[in-house]
Parts: sequence; structure tokens; C-alpha cells
Amino acid sequence: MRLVVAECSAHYTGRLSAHLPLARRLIVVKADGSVLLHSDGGSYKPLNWMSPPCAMATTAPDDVARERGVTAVWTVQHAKSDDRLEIELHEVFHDSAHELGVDPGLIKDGVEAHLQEMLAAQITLLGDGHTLVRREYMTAIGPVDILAKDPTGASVAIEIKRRGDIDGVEQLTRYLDLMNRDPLLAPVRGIFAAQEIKPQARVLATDRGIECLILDYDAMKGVDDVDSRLF
Amino acid sequence: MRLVVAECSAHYTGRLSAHLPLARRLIVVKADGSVLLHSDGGSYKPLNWMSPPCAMATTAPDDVARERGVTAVWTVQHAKSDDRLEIELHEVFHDSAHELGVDPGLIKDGVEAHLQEMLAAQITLLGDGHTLVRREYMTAIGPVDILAKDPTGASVAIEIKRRGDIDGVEQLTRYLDLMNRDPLLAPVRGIFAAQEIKPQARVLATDRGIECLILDYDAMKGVDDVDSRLF
DNA sequence: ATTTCTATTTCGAAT
DNA sequence: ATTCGAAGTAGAAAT
Repeated sequence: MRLVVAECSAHYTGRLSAHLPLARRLIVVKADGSVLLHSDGGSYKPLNWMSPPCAMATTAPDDVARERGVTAVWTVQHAKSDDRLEIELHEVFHDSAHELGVDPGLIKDGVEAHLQEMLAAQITLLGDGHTLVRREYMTAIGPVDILAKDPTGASVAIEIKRRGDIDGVEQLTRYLDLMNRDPLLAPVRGIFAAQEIKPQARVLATDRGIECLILDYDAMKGVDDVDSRLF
Repeated sequence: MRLVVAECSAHYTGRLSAHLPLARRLIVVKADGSVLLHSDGGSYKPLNWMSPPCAMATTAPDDVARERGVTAVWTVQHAKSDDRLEIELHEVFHDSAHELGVDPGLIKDGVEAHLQEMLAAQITLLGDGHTLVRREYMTAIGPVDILAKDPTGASVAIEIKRRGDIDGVEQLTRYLDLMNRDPLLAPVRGIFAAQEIKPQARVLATDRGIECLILDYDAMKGVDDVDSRLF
């Protein structure tokens, strides 16, 4: 990994064209050839970048560029597309190289799958008397997150999202349309369950007779932990 | 901006929990307090990070940690949420600070808006005899990208995307449902136009009687440039 | 300020 | 290898 702090400008052409005016920035050249151009603010997204696989060519500036104070030109070309990033370096304030080796990578936990597990284990959150039929109930157009039965024995299809927006309602609607054509299942009621449900999604769901359920991750996790401790 | 290359491990808790095992990495601390943890590969996304606004506290390791080779602990706490990133530093190979100043920012061009402009200007791409009614035709649930008329005088609603996927078809379907209830407009035909259309989206569109149109950005841009040159 | 939508999205899983 | 959905999405535009 090479770290360069320099006054520079940049030009990207590919999916779109973009220009970065002259300013002092951090340039990171990774071991795989990818390049990041970072300013001293914003978030983790660079101002400009080139993803691997790509290769960098360093050339001397032409006379016109040298007049403008350019000391070197880096052309980073993507290997598979015609994406290209051209960086004009002016004054260089820092330049160092470091051997980092391969990274073992990130280990995460706590996402949609976990919500599904916990709701399946705490199915009475739907109301007393509800029972779990199964998770990932398979239909012709894909798996429904949870299939349950309500106290009267009627089927309930549940779609789970971390953030409930309109797409999730559309998805559940397609499942319900299909499942309600199956005489062995029909009538199937729908529940849209998420940690947060956007107003537009709630309106659409309600309009289609789909119930909305807010999932409290921490509360469910608490119950889950208590359950685990009982063993 | 501070650049540190060090052997380190990290722990994030917030929207999820994640752990980063001990390895040599680049740590960037930006002027606004945000922190990025980069490995020597992958894409522009850091392995772990903290977005602004946030604050970093440096503490000495406890005895147990010092036994493990920890030389310092950085705790980065988000100012508005309870997101927290904890970095345990072991051996430090590089540590430097740089004044970068405010960045003028990126200037881009060539996106969906441009596709819409060009298609409006080259409306006969829909077929000879088509005429433009207007761009951003307003309906109760939002603006349709382009409203046109075909050679028979029938209305045509066009939804434009750079990448056409199932959501865009759903969106156009909602517009068509609504517009076809208006006796002054009905019948309204739909065209789904995009630089690329995913197979699933094409199937859904076709099933709903919506025509698919692939937009060739470069070809349209060429025509656009020629048009411009005529002035 | 809040919501919605796009992205040079990136990333991972499933097909 | 593709396709599809989720993201600690981030960032911009519209409300």
C-alpha cells in the first residue's frame, strides 16, 4: 500500500464523466492496484476511485501541463471496462509504502436472518394463539420468510425486513396473490414485519389489507437471551 | 488528516456487531473526526469505519490487554447514535499528520436526467410518428418521466432508468394503473426504457404489456452532439 | 429538516 | 459466472 499526500486534480471517465479540481488530498494505492482519492472529510466514500482489477501507468507531464505545475500524471485503467482515472500530481507532501499482507476479514452478526430466527422463536408476538408452520416456506416465486397459523387455523404469511419500504409490501403482495390461489392454503393473511416501517409502505400495506408489525430487536434479543440461559 | 499504519484489531457495535481480527492495516483519521480502517485490497469501502459526527478518545490498555501486546486503545463514539468503534493498536509502523484544507468537491455529468433529456429530444426512437407531450408529466403519485403520443394519437408513458430492474416496472405499473383511470388519457401504453434491462424485469414488463426499450447512451449522445453543432 | 431516490454503489449469497 | 437482494449503505434531490 502506497500513501501519497499531494496537491492534485483528477478526471474520471467511464459510467459517467467527473472532474476533481486542484486541491490537497490523500491518494491510496492498494496492493491490488486499486486507487482511492480521499479528502479530509465526508464519509468513507472517496471523492474518486478505481476498483480492481486495474493498472496504473505513470507518465511525465507534457509542456503545457508542466507550465501549470504538474509534476507527474497517473493514469489508472480498469482491466475489464473502459473506466479510466487520470490524476495530475502537483506538489507532493508525503509519499510512503507499506507491506500489509492479506486481511483476515470482518466477522459480523445481527441482521435480517437473525430477526427471522427470533420472530420464529417468539411467534406469539403476532398475537396469542399463533403457531409457527415453518420458516422459508417455499412458493413458486420464492420463499416466504415465515408461514404461521392464527388462532382460528387460518394461514398467515410474514415478510420480514430490517427497514420496511414499499418494495417489501410489493413482494409480500406477490406471495399472497400466489398463495391465495392454492385452495389448500387460502385464505392467507399477510403481515409485514420490520424494525421500522416507512409511512408510504404502511399506507400501501394497509390499503391491501396487510397488517404491519414493528419488531423491537433489543426486546426480542432480550427474550432470546433469557431463553438461551434456561438451557 | 492523520495516517497510521499499525497492527490492530477492532470491534464495532451499533446497527450490528462486528469484529476485526488482528492484522496490519491503514487507519485514517479525518479532520472531522471520522475514522476509516482499510486493508490492502478490496474496494473503496473500509473494513470498518465511523462516520461523522463522532469523537475519538485514546486510552491506555489495561494489564490484560497490555499482556496481549496492545499499546493503545482508540474508542470512537458517534455523536448522535450509540454506534461505537473500538480499535486496539499493537505495533505502529507509521504515524503522520497532514493539513489538507476544504475540498472543492466533485463535478459530475451523465446520469438519468441526461438520458431523459436526450430521449425527449429524440422521441422518434420510440418509433416513427411519435411526438413528445412533456417530460416529468405530473400524476397524483408522482411524475412520469416522459409522456408521448404514438402515431395513432394514443398516450404513451415512459419510465427511464439507467439500469432497469423490477422496481422500475412496478413503478411504471402504478403510473399506468392510475393514468388509465383518467378518461382523458386512457388508454395509456407503457414503455420501460433503460441502458440495460435485467431479465426478470423484462419478463415482468412483457407480462404486463409494457414494452422494453434499450437506450444506447453513446449513440444518443452522438446525435445530441450533432444537433448541438447545427446551431 | 425530513423523505425519497440514485449510485462509477459494494458486498454477499444463491442460482 | 450471473443474478438478486441487502447495506452500519452514502449522497443528492425533492418536499
